[in-house]
Order: sequence, then structure tokens, then C-alpha cells
Amino acid sequence: MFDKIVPRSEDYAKWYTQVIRQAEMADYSPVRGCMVVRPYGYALWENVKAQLDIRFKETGHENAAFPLFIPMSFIEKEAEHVEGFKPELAVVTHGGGKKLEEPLVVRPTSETIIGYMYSQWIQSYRDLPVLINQWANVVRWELRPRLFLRTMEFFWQEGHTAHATHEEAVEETLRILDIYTDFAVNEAAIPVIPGRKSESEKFPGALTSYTIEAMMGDKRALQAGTSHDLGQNFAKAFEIQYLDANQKQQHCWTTSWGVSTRMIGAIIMTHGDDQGLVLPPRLAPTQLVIVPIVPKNRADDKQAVMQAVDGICETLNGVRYHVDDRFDYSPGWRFNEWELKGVPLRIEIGPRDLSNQQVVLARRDIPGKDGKTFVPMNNIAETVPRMLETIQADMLKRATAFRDANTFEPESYDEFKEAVENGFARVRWCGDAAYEEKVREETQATIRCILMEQPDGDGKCIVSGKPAKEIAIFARAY
RNA sequence: CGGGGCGUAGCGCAGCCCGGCUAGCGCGUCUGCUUUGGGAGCAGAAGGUCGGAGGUUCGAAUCCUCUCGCCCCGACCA
Repeated sequence: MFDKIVPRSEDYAKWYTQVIRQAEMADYSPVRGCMVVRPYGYALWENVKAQLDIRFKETGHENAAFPLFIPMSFIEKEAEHVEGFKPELAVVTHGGGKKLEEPLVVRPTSETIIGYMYSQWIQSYRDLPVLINQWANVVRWELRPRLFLRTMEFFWQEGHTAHATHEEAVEETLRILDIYTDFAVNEAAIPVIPGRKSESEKFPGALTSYTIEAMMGDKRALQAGTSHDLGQNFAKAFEIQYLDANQKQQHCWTTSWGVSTRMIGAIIMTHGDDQGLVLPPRLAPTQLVIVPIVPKNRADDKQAVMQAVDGICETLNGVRYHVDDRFDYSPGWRFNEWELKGVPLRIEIGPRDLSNQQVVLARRDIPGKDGKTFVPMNNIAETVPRMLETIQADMLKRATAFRDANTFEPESYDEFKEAVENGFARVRWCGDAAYEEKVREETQATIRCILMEQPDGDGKCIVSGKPAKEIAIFARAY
């Protein structure tokens, strides 16, 4: 069932695809560009969802569901929005065997239809803010699909809020960016860099887009979540207005923000190694797998081992564990399978351990013998949760060290070009789009984000040599 | 949409250049026995419109024409 996967150093793209398919996260679908999320991949997504959803609810957001179909005319109401999305729209022209009066767009994102609804619902400043999120699938006609990272249909959450003032809208946008950062760092163990998008990279129709950027195992950047300050652009296009306390009509200030199944890709590419997936304990569908080892023709040994396994299971409160009692597979085979699937922790238990009143505890994040320790039987209940926390922390440390080791601060444009070949370049940036384009053409690198936290002082732009205040991250991106 | 590559058993491939017996190999699957502390061994079995259509030929997986699909690399994007 499982072949050896290609090492990351040999062919990263191939490694990525093989890991996903062999770990049964996802599969290709008969429709080009779409994917099937298999139960194991979906279980991971459910954990991502649960953690984000808690944070949204804690900050006053409510879930709702808006339609999949959007009238074509809606999309066309906001000029930049049409411009940005027109090339990737899937359009329904027929329904019930008849040509439609007006084509329906399969939502690529829901600003327009939600904006329309908000214009109906919002009358007064007393109605504000409106804080709604939806978990949905969206469709964008992608020319170059890649499992989880870029598929024609993908799953995500999209938050849409409306506020009385720009200050409040900005506050919301940044609050969500903090939530995304917190989730990425503390749940997914992905060290992300929060920042602002350049003009050319921002969401079509936004005033300002914010992002969290992560470094993947091949040192390329991945945008893992975005939060947009939409200004009054959509409020004006859809007449989302309220009567303020002075009885004057005002346009609302809106925001939108999203994290998609791409986050799964980020987890895979941040932590995975040549054995397969490595999942952060907080999100792993299975945190601990117990592999009993028993000689087949010694029934008494088998019974004793399985009794000990049952005993262990009873003490594992709150741990998501699985007992792999497929004895027709050799222990080595089972070890390999669970390593491929990225289960953070494994207990190996056989007759030899029983006589020593211990088990073998193996950490997925430290492959081979180095990650194995003996744990006394009566310590398992405390050791397992503690070890899961340790693994979670170590994964973040390791990923952070990797990112920092591959983040450079070049002094010249030549050094800059070399830097973006090998990772992130952290440089002064003048903000001139013409030079951004020059960089893209010459190096394939783009501005991933302009840092939220800017150091004092100023300097010269690495590309143009012009005075530059801000520091930006440049990298080749997915 | 441009460039490259590939379609032969569930998966991975060989065979094609130079046409020729019944289309092979590895992994997996199924059955039986022996095994089980890092991807077990032996024996047996099942599994194919060689992507599709047309053509050349006594004869096509192999040569020619057309066509469909997929993957990778670029431009566009969460």
C-alpha cells in the first residue's frame, strides 16, 4: 500500500503530493483542479475549524450561511473587484434546461452578496457592528491547481463585518490578524509573519490587506490567511448605509477575512519530513497511537499485552489515541504507516516491556532511536500529555529556527537576488510599484508583506536606492 | 494560455527507437502455512479494450494522422 516517498531535497513538489496521497489526506478528483478531502485530511481540517471558530465566537462573531450563487451583476458593482475576479469565475448560464436571464456566478468570495444583504439589514448606528462569519466552499477557476494550496473549489471561512467608523473597521481587521497569528503559532506551530500587503498584492476592492506569511520547507513563502480593510468601497457599491446619531446617512466601513484549507498545506510543508507528515499535537486527529506487539502463537502473551493496553487507555484522559491492533501487519510496518501519517506520539508495547513494567514512547518529531524513551507503566498518564506539549513547543521552535536561519538581510541588490533564491529577504522598501515589478521579473520574488512591527530609523531601498522607511519581506511564493 | 513530460493490471514501471509467438516486472490484493521489537518468508491465485478514433501492414503497445486526459515548469491567484 505504501511506497517510499521521494526525499524533499530531491523533488519537493513530488514529495508534497506523495505525502498527501499516501497519508490519505486527499486525492485527485475526476474533475481537473478539484480535490477530494479524505477522512484523515478532513479530521485535521475539522480541528483547524474548531480552533478558529472558538476564537471568532470569543470575539463576538456569529456564523451564518449565504448562497452559493451570486447574480453576475453583483460582482460587477465594485470596479476593482470585477477586475480581480473576472478571470477566475465559474458562471452558470443555464438552469432547469433553460438559459438564465442573468448568469449566476458560483461564489469566488462573498463580499458582494453579503454586502447586498447588509444593505437590507443595516438601518441605524444601533445595528452596528455586524459581525458575521461563514464556513463555506468557494470556486475560483484555477489554471494551475495543487492539492490544498490552489484548487478550483476550496473550503474556508470568510468573515464579513460592518462598522460605523473606519477606526472600528481597522481595529476589527487587526484583531482578526492577531487571531490568525495566534492560531498559526499556538495551534499549528507555524511561525508566521504578520504584515501588510503591497498595493499590487492586495485583495481586489480592499483599502488595505493584511496577511500572515509562513516559510515552507523549501524556503518559499505561503500566504496562510488574510484580513482586509475594505474601507467604504463595498458599502458604496451596495449602499450599505446607516443613520448616525446626528440623523445623517453614512456609509458603513466593512472588513473581510479568510483562512482556507490552504492552512492544511502550510502545516504539511512547515513540519513534514522525509518520512511523511509531522502534525502538531494540538491539531492532530490522532495524538497518540499505541502499537501492541505480540507473538501470534503465544496466546497468553497476547492477552497480557492487550490487557496492559486497555489499562493504559483507561488512564489517557483527554488524549486522542488509537490502538493499532492489526496483527497481520508487522510492527515495523505499522510504525512506518503512523509516521507517514504524522501522529505525534507512539507507544510500542510488547511482552518484553511487560516484564519490565514499561513501554517505549516514540516522538514523531525526532525520528529514529533518538526520539524513543522508556516510560514506566505507571507514569504514562502524566508523561503523554506533557510530552505532547513538549512536541508542540519543539515543533514551533524548530520551524522558527529554520525560518530565521533562512531569512537574510542583504546589503546590496546582488545580495538581495541571492537571498530570495535561498529564502526570505528582509529589506528596506521604498514602496514604488515599478521597482516591485522589476524585482518580480528579475528574481520571481514578490513582496510577501510589509512588517507590522517596524523598527525605528530609516534607510535606503534595496532596489531603488531611494529613501525607505519601511521594512518588507521579499520571497518566492506559492 | 505558452513550454516540457507522461498515458501499458489498484499503484509504480519495462517493452516502442529497429512491428512478429500466449504483453512482462516490482509493489499491492486474495488463499494457505510459517512469522511479528523498524516496511516478514514460502507456495499458489486473481487482475489488461496497452487513454480513444482512424490509418499503414499478412501482422500494431510498437509506425503515421487526429483526438482526449493528466502531471511538471512559467504568466494569474487564498
